[in-house]
Amino acid sequence: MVTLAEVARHAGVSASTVSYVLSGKRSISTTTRQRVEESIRKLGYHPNAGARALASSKSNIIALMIPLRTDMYVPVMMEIAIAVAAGARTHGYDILLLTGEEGPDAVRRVTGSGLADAMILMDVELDDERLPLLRGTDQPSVLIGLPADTEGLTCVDLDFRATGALCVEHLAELGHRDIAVIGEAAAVYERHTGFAERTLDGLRTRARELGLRLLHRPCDGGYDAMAVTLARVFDERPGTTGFVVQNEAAVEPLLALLRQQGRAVPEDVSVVAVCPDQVATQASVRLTSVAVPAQEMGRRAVEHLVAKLEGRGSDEVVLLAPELTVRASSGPAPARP
Amino acid sequence: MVTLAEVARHAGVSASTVSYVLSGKRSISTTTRQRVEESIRKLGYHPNAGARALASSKSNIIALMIPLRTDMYVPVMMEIAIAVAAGARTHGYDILLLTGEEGPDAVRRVTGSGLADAMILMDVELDDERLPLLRGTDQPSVLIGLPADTEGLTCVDLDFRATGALCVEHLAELGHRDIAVIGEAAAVYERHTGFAERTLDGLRTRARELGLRLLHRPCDGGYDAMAVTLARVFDERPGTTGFVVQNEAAVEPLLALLRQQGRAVPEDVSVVAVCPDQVATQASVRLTSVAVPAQEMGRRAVEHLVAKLEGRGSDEVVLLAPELTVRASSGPAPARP
DNA sequence: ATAGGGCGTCGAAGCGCTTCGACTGCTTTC
DNA sequence: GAAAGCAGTCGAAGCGCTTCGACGCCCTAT
Repeated sequence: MVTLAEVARHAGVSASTVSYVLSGKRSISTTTRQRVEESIRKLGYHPNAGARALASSKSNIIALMIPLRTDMYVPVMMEIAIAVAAGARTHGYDILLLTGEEGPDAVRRVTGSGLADAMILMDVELDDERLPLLRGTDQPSVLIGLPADTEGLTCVDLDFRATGALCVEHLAELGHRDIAVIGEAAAVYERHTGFAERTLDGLRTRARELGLRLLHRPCDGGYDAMAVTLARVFDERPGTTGFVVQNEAAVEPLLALLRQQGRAVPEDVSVVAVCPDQVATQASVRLTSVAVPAQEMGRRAVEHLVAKLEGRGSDEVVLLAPELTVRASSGPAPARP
Repeated sequence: MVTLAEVARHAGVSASTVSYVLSGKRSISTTTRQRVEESIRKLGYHPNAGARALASSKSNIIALMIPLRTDMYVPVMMEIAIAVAAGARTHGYDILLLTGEEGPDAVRRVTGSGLADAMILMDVELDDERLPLLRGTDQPSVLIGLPADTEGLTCVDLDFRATGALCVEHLAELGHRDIAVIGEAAAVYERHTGFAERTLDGLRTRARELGLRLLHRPCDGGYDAMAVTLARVFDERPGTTGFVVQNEAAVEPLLALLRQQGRAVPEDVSVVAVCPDQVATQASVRLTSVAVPAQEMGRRAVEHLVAKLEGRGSDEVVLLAPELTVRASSGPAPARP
């Protein structure tokens, strides 16, 4: 293991000079710098992370807390995580992966031990028990998701309320009056995950404003669950012609079941999904959808966090504006009898 | 930030005593231990990770290198990652998330800087450029996947060759003679990802032994790609009655297209999938499948790595035996005309 | 000429922890 | 009854780096 001291000896300078070459915190003559850089390359030197962390009280690590649950659409999480990791690297940070399992203890452990300089939390609940801890520390953090009280916090999220509104508007414009919402699994609502409730709120509010009828049903995803849910929907509201789906695991089952029942999409029934673009374009019908911009969210979270770490930036709630892309699954409502 | 020295003062002992209480590396009297533990709790002490790493040359961190590509089934990766993270925690390790993007440089960086004590590599290619680096260091590592040359490496993977054989055997027993294999995206084969090629090898070898005809076609996944692929298959081998699918993104499209073409599953055509159980049970037809035991693989990888870190355990290739679960998508081949 | 000020470099003091050797009282052992 | 061993504790020496103050040098402004 090559140390800074060895590099210094090899280059014929003092250790501090090497350190300043590395950090750029003091000016170094061109000749010296080149000599040092040469030595570093020749010896294959890598600064020791622990020593660095100890001396500078900075680890250059960002902790990412990712939910462990599997009742939520995993690819989105994965995409965010990868975007976060890639983004962090461009700023010289590495990612420490924490699973939600440990809960608040993980926050304590990480902030207490100086393992990480900052954290990003995913899958934040409306009244998340990790939040008081975050407020009580001076370690920067960014949430992906939106809790009920954002005081003193920085959050990045899709504007799900606007997303809900947008879906309703689109269907309303096409003349649909009776809309069914196929939501996430019931458990998601039960633990008060913000995005699900906010979408619903946006849907309901706009539906009321536009005078539409709205029926919301959570759904576990998969064919069997979807079949049951769909039967109930048509039972209760036979005139339903518009669907909003916010549950990737229910998208394909829904399309298949509609087909099976002889309801054509989009001629008889329109479907708008809230899902990543990839899902929308790979489905059996190219879906009109509002994209969940996972990459963008990950990227933005890192940017804000780095800004905070560098002393720039402040607490802020960033809501990304939803964009609805019209594809083949939505069209004018059928003429009513 | 509470330090070890403060705890020592508070408890009226020396710093080294506190350290030994924490590590258990020397015997401590019960009364002293309790006093120290009390102080630790009262002061809310957390050992500083950097200092620890520096003094002990151990970071208690395992690096996990995860592919960045999105042309492979992501949930499996995610599931492995989460299993690894959870498993690592039970042994006192944290996970550092590296994306494949950096390639071999990441390996150099991590081993050189002492950021992590060990690594787990996912998505290993047959002739992976990271392997020489791993062999050239004394840092323990485990691969999830199987390269061409496993000399000096520890690998954990599903036995994909046996998996392929198993699928063929199942279809053969049911009387199918003409089998089509819907594989991963062409890019996966082009970069010589081991699991894809080994599955194919298993399929081909067993098919030859049993005298079956086998047609392999890579497929990008999604409806359009699947439609093209399927058309070609039936064009070339109209008598195909058995399908093996190793591409989760192609499963549902395949089922939908078969249905659309009036081919009933499993009456006219049998389908065997290689995919996580969740996909198999949530598909529109409950699929006969060989499960990809993602969790198990993650868990095993950690176990082996920890064993190595503790001086137990040695280089070894662990191939998990595949298990085929018969569900509703496979049945006797139709009587031939 | 001389004070002032950058610039470039060095030495030394930590950062908070682990770990080795040494020491003190005991208890065992023959 | 002396030698040996052990449990329990302490002090001190680092681990490899950052960073502060100091110093010498040369250039500029007075």
